Amino acid sequence: MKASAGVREPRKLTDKGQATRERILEHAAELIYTKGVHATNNEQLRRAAGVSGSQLNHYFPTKESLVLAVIEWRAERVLSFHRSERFASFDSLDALRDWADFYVGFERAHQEGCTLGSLASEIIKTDLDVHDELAKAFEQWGDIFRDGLQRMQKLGRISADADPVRLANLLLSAFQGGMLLSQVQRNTTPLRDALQAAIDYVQTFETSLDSASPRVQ
Amino acid sequence: MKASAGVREPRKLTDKGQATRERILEHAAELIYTKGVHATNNEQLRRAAGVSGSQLNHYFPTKESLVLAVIEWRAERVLSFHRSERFASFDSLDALRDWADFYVGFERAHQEGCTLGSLASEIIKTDLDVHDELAKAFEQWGDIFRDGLQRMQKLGRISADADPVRLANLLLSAFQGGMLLSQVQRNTTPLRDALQAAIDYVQTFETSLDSASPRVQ
DNA sequence: GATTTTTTGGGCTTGCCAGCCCAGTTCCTC
DNA sequence: GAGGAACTGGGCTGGCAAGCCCAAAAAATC
Repeated sequence: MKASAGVREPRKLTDKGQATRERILEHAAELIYTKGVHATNNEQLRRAAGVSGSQLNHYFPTKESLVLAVIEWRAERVLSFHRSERFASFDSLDALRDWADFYVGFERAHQEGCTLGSLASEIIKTDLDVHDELAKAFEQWGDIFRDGLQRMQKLGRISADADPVRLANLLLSAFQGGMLLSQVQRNTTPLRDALQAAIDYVQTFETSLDSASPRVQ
Repeated sequence: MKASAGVREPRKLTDKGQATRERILEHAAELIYTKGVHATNNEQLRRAAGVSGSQLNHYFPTKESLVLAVIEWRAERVLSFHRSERFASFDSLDALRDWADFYVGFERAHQEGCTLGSLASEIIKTDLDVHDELAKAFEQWGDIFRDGLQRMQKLGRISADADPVRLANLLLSAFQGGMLLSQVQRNTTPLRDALQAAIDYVQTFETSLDSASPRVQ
């Protein structure tokens, strides 16, 4: 895996080409999530996606371009998920707890960890030119939490004493760190504990107006 | 980097052999911390440690045995540091803040991340037989915080409401996650925010007896 | 329909690097 | 001092995998 600038400009693909590219990308993302970047090679990917080596090279001329595309793909999915109706812009503590419960109940959390975070931590020290893309993704992720917290303040649910940026960083850090520890320990206790405690801390800023909403223990 | 069982039993080395082995190990740890496991090869290590390829192979027959030794070496140092007089068994909030300040001020935090955590996250998905060693190290690390929190309870500094295991998991998760985010963002804000918020949460359990101690903002 | 572009296939090439070979030097034990 | 063990040196080998070659087939364009 060498540093390379051989990233072909994205050009207009036919529907068929687009479908092939997408299929390769999805399989790559899955293999990388399961086995890690370094243990994922072209032969495995070729087989999984049902394409030839030339097709792989055609759509992704270098491994770097493939990994970069996987990062973008993963980021887009994570961000979309966090922006979905389900979490209602994270304007309530209940939304945060729903989010936490989702990941604690996510079977693969303590096996492969965070889909984006585990990839980031594998390659952050490599020479791959992926840093900006990763930074952008995580920044946007953090912004989702920050914005949610700001909404909570605006709605009078948590007090103005709370610092949304700081709490957003706590939530995301607890998540990423909890994922790593859960992978290492092979159970979700660290993730569960970290997320619940982080959200409990957010709750300490709850205003008495909003304290009337019961919290499921 | 293949799965391998070729780990030679540790045997008694001469002083000279021990010194050579240690020198190799230290340089390996440094290269791996800086460049990552996968970008660290025998040639670089050979040069850095001033030994021949045969010596490398003599003391560490496979890369797996080398990486495992680096993990042990790193874990031992991290745990010793956390057990040092400096943190007084983490029996006070001030000790926790001192710890946080140390790492926020640690120049390499936002470049290479946590010495042990970054290595763990690089290799957790590989076939290397390192899982148990990593799990043990992180468990002991978490236990240091848990024990400290229990001492705080016993000393009446924080209330019995606090769950030491849970808070320990929060602290360690905030740390690991904060390190990753700081690496990605290339500044220590995420780490600082996460640690301060996590410790502030611990502080919410502070007893009024101990609230007399001023906290530097 | 002819030509061009895009997609696809089969497999080869080359460089990297982990592991190993062969043997010399130093140190330890009897 | 002899023999064996440990340490050390120089460099080779073979397998892996990323990237590339050559060309056929399908689709798009004129």
